[in-house]
Amino acid sequence: MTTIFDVAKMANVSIGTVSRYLNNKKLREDNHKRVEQAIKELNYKVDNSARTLKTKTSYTVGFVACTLNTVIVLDIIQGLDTTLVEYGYNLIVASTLNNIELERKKIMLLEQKKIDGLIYMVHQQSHLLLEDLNRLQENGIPVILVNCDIPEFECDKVFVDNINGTYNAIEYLINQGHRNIACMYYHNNESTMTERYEGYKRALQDYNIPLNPKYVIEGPYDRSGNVMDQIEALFKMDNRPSAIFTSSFDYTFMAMEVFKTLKMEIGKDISFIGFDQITFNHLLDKQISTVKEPSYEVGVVAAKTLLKRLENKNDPLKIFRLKTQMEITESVQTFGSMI
Amino acid sequence: MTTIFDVAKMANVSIGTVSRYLNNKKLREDNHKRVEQAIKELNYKVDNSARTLKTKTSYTVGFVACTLNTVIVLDIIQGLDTTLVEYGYNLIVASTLNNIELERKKIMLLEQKKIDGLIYMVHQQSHLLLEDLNRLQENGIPVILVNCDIPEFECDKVFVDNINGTYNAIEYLINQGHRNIACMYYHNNESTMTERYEGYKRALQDYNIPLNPKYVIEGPYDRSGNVMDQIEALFKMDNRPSAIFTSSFDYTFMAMEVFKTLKMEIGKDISFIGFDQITFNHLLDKQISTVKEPSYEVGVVAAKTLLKRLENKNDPLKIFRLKTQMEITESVQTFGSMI
DNA sequence: CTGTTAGCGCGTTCAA
DNA sequence: TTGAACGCGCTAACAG
Repeated sequence: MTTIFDVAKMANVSIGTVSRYLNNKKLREDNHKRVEQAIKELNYKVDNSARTLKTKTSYTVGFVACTLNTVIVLDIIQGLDTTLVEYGYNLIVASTLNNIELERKKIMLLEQKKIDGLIYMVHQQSHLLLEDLNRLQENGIPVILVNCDIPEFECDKVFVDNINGTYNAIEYLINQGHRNIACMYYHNNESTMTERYEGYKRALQDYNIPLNPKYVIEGPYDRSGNVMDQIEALFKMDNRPSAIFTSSFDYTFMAMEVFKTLKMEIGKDISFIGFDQITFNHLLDKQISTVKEPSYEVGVVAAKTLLKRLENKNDPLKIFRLKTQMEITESVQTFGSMI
Repeated sequence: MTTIFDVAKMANVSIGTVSRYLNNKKLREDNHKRVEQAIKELNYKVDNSARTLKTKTSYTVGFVACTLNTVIVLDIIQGLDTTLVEYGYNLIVASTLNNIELERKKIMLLEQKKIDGLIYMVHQQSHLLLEDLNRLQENGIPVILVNCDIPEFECDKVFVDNINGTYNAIEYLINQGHRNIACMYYHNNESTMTERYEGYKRALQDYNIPLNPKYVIEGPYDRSGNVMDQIEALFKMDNRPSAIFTSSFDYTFMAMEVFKTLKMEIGKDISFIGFDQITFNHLLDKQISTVKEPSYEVGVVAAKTLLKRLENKNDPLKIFRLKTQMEITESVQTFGSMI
């Protein structure tokens, strides 16, 4: 293995000079050239562990999420990775599988690795881990919260603007003449869900439409509950809704299945807007209107925010709410426009 | 920061003893207990960079892929991560975006980080990088090739058994009475594609069905070519195929679109089996029969193979071909069974 | 089984 | 600006 020492010998300078070169300090021109040459010739590469041992920074960022296998997480990772590599940082990923034990272990491993920062994205808020997150920050490792809030934890945060994304969707439905608008969401402590529901409520309120509790379907989105039955019951009612908003991909799936069972035609018997993009939308008989999340951008912004934070630990904390994009298809029927 | 020294002091032993404890060596019982206690009390954690500096192993594994945002890659990452963490290893992910420059840079970063091994998954074989991969192995960093082969590169390899997965699908179609079976694939240098095409050829051959070149649609799967037109032309022919095999997810999408345009009903006007699972299959009017890849398992096996390789560098090289699973739905019509 | 000690490769003093 | 020397936290070799 070639070290800074070999480079110094070949360039006829001291190791201090080589070190300075590596850290972009000014050298005398001839020294600069000779060091540069020697490095190239020896194919020398900095030993990160030695550098880390000395400086306590590893140029590594950790990313912790519940699971890794959704398109959203992937896009975020892609955004993180692409941005971080520009600055010479690497990304360690870790999934918790909603298992506290595992999460603890992984966070510990990341600490051992002396990560410079942590991008943290949990769905089910594991309050048990607040102390871990706090310890990290106390030890000078900034945490960036992504996608889902933990209100009692203070750090930089990068979110999707769920409230206004949903608001716009509901508003659109209202403008198309809909008044009976169903909403599906999950009343857990996920900010993602509560924010989307908040958007629904605000839009109705602003247009003086009373919220009909019967039109709100609440329950887990992982098919563990009786949500499918609820949907079916709702749409067998006499005054069933003319439109539905599903606050996540999984609900969109479920609702579509029910409509298929009930032989209800989307865009005719029921207007439909869902949160989250749908990769195969173009294959459906009726494409679903969607509120699209800027997941890749979330990754990019989170990475940049972390890098800034590392540069200046004392900047005021930041919070981003990145805008969604609405894509309307024929899944929404117009009942006579408002205008 | 608490170090091995603090622990030693508190436990009234030497740092050597603490080090031995950390490396699971035998200690005298009372010492063992005191060290254990001190570590807990001080919340001591090993400094990985110091350890790495000394031992040249970082307990970190690199994963390089073209892009990260497909379900297959995600499942693999999940399998890798879950397995590696059990042994105290972390996973650094890096995407190349099919950009050689970027790939070089990322591999260099990984080298600096002193990764213990590399899991490598490229689609477009970048032969330019053979020298990089070789250098890694020469420097004692084993590489595990995953999913896609680079024949001229010698290392442990973990693949999906594409040939027999496809063979079984074609054989099934034949057994249902089909003789005119179309196949879509891409004749690039991806082993994935060529193997699937090989499976198609072998099955036809074994059943004495001549391969009709007109039934083979060849072209890129990213919609950059005229593949859609080719499919449409093929199914407007007089003696059009009664069945089609699509050798990847993307083709399946495209074919479905064309069939929709042509108003051909899947399972009736055309029998259909595709490679790769389809997450939203249950939402389709006619679910597509699929050959499902064991992606998660690929990750698990790759991780285990790497760990074994690290234990014993001189074991003979291994190659795995993990079996696919066929899931037949109503998308295949039976023309009179063979039996 | 334990304590002592010499580095691992680098960054950063300090003196020149 | 540069070179020499020290130490980051840990492992491993050696002597006991």
